[in-house]
Amino acid sequence: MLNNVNYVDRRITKSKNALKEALLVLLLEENIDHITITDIVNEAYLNRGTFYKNYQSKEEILDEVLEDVTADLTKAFRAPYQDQQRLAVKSLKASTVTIFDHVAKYSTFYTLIFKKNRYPEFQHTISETLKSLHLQDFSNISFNAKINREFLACYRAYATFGVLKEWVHDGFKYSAGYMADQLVEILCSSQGGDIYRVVI
Amino acid sequence: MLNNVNYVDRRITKSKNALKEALLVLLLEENIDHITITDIVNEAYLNRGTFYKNYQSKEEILDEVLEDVTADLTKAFRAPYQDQQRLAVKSLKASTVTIFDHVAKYSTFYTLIFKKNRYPEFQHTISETLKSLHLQDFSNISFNAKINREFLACYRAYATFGVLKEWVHDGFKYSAGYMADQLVEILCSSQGGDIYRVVI
DNA sequence: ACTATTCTGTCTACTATTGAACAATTCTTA
DNA sequence: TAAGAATTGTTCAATAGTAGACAGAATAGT
Repeated sequence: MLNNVNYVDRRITKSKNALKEALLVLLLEENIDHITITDIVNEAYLNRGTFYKNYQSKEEILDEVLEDVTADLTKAFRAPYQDQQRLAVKSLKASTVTIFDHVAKYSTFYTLIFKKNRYPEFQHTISETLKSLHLQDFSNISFNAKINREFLACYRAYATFGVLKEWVHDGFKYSAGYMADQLVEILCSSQGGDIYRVVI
Repeated sequence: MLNNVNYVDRRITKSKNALKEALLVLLLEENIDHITITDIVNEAYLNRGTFYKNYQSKEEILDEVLEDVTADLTKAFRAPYQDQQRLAVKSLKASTVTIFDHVAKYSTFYTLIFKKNRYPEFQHTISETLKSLHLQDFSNISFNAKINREFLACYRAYATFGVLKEWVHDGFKYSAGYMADQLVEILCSSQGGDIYRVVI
C-alpha cells in the first residue's frame, strides 16, 4: 500500500541534512582526506549504517550540498520578482531581498568557501549562478547598445558576490536585514531608473 | 538481547530536542494555550505520533526544558572550578567561563523568559539556581563576619543574573567570549583577592 | 443553533535508524 | 617490516518514527 512513494520520508531528509552539516563543520577544521566516515557520523549524531544507506562517499555529500545551495540561491535571488512581469529597481523593497537570509541559512558552507578559502571551484559556481540569473531573468539588462550584456551581467553578478563574500568574511557582523537595506540603497543609487523585463 | 537498555536511543534524544525547540520557538509568538500539538509537530518536522510517544502534554515538554536548562546552567557555572579545591578569583581565566555559551545554547529559552518576559517563575528558578550555587559551592563565600552569607550569595547571584538578562535583552549584541572577558574583569576588580574553598 | 473546519488521540502497516558485532582493510609507529 | 590500532563496509534483530486513516471533541463562522 505504501509501496509507491511520491514523498520523501522526513527521516531521510533529516539524516541527510545532518550528514551535510556535519561534513561542512568538519571541513572548517581539516581536509576532507583526513575526515573519516566515523568522524562524520559522530558529528551528525547518527549510526554509521545510516551514512551508507544514504551515500556512497564523502564526496557525494559535497555534490549534494552544492546542488542545495545553488537551488536555494536561485530561489532567494528571484524572490523580489517572483510572479512579476517587471522589476522596477526604484520600488524594490528590502524586505523582499532574501539573498542574505540564504547565505545565513548556509553559513557553514559560505564560511568554508569564503573565509577559509576552501573549494575555490565552488566560489566560481556561485558567481556563475549569479551571472546566469542576471542574464536569463532580465531580458533587457543592458539599455545601452554599446554595452555588451554578457559583460554587464558579469559586472553586476560579481558586485553582489563581493558584498556577500565580505559579509561572510567579517563573520556576519551585520544582520541580514541591514545588509538587504544597504544593497537596495546601492542598487537604487546606481540603477534607480531601471525597469527590467522579467523572464523566468 | 537488546531488551535491557542502559543507553538512550539517539532517535529519542533528537525527537525530544526538536519538540522542545519547536515549542519554545512557537512560544515566542503566542501563548501556550493557542499552540496546538499539530503546530508543534509541524515546527519540529515530526509525525504527531512521535509527540505522543514521548510526551503526554505540552506542559510536560516545558518541564523538561527547565530541567535541561538548570542542569546545563549548573554545569556551566561550575566549569571554572571543576575538579579544583580552590578558586582564586585573581587567576580566573575567561576561557573557562562558559556561562554565556550556556545561555547562547539555550538562546530561544532565554529570549522567551528575558526578552518576552514570559514565564516569570522560570526567571526565579534561574536566579535561585545561581544563588544555590554560590551558597553551596563556595563554603567560605563571606570573609566578613558581619555579612550574612545568604545575603551575599543573593547579591552575587542577581549580579550575574542581571548581566545575562541584559545580554539576552539586547539580542546577544556581543560575543559570548567578550562577555566572559567583561565578567572576569568585574569579578577581579571587586573580589580580586578572594580565594574560595570549593565544595561540590 | 447549526455547520464546517480544525484538532485530538489512537491505530496500523511500513521503513529508516539504531546499537552492536564482525572480518577485512587501511593507517601508525616503533 | 611487523605488530597494534583505527577505520571500513556490511550484517543483524530491535525499535522509533513514518504516512495516512479514523472517529470523536473542540472550535469558529454564520
